[in-house]
Amino acid sequence: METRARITAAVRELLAEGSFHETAVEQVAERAGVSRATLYQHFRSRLDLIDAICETFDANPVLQRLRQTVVLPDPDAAVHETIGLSMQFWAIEDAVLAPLYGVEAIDPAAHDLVQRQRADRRSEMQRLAHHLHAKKRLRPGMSERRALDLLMLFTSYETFRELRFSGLTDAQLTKTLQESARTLLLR
Amino acid sequence: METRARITAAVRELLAEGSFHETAVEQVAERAGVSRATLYQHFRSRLDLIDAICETFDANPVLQRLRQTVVLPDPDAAVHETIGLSMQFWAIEDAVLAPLYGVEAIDPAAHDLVQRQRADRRSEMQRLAHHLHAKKRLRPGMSERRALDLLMLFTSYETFRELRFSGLTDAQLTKTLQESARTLLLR
DNA sequence: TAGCGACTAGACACTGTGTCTACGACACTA
DNA sequence: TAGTGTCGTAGACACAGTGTCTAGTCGCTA
Repeated sequence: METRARITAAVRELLAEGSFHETAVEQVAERAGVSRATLYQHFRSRLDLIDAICETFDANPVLQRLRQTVVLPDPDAAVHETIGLSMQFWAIEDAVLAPLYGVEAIDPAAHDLVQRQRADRRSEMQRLAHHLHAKKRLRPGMSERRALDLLMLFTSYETFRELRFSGLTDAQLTKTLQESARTLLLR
Repeated sequence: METRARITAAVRELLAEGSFHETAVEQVAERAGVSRATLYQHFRSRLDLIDAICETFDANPVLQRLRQTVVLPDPDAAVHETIGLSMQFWAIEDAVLAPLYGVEAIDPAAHDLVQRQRADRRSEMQRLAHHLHAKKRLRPGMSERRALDLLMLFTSYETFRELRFSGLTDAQLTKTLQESARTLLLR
């Protein structure tokens, strides 16, 4: 395995264990089986390690599928699937995302990640809201704009976490959100 | 003004400016107009500064009102007011809460705050959900448990932030949540 | 005026970051 | 087999920040 890959793997492990932020670069290198000097040859700084992890999310296939789901001909299915896939993505990456979202305020790399993910999601939800509007499937009184706001809410990582904290399984929380979105948004 | 109060005021300022976490204890003391040694006589550590801030939230009068609102005889009004007051509280303390919630993963004091606020809120929402159930005002098919989950979602700080990010004013986002909760929860 | 409490100045040990230099191991090639 | 470049290592370094400690200052009060 490539040295660089061994290092990022170590970082992912530590993030998933929730201990990355108490861990010195020294220990990260140790876990990766390289010297600290080597680590600094591959990454400019501690923050750069986080940057590298953030870049890996875009490649997730679930995100690719989401892009196609949003414009499903059946709006009902589009909403259902969009929420389902969103929650699936959060569930898969939860262990790594939790510590990253949890340092948003002080880690520029994490902050960038959060902003970028939100912006990407927003443009997808914008497409979905517009789609629902164009097909006249929005509930009476529900504007395209409000539909967008609620879709953002129902597909956010924070919502996923909130419901998980409440003790719901991934299947349960997905169902709760799908049914709520259906009731609120669709005619 | 008391020395201790001057220090906590400085911390609040820095949190509100979003710069507390890049600021050395030295600068905090400087802003408070005291020496670093004095600061360490009042607070055991940097974390202790955050602890002190966290303790101030409980005293917020909006939270006191919330406790009474939950059991309003008119369930419709109870839901409406509960969401309104929750959003009011988040709006008032947003500047200070944002950096605290944003370091949940690495700051034990912030983590404690978040957990405690969630637990408190949960017990209030539990009372509200039970109240709605007992008065038979829950929408058909809406269990008390799911009502609780949705109330937790609709009153969370993260939800407040999500909708604010979407560009909604406090009044708009409150209205959106109140109407959504009404539609979803009440018969 | 002696004592007390609150604040200060400054030194200290310690930990962690990021940089740098010199060195070794290895493969590839002339 | 000697030469060359690449990749990793060891260890020293300057620097910044935390938390502790000691000695000392100042004003107030008995």
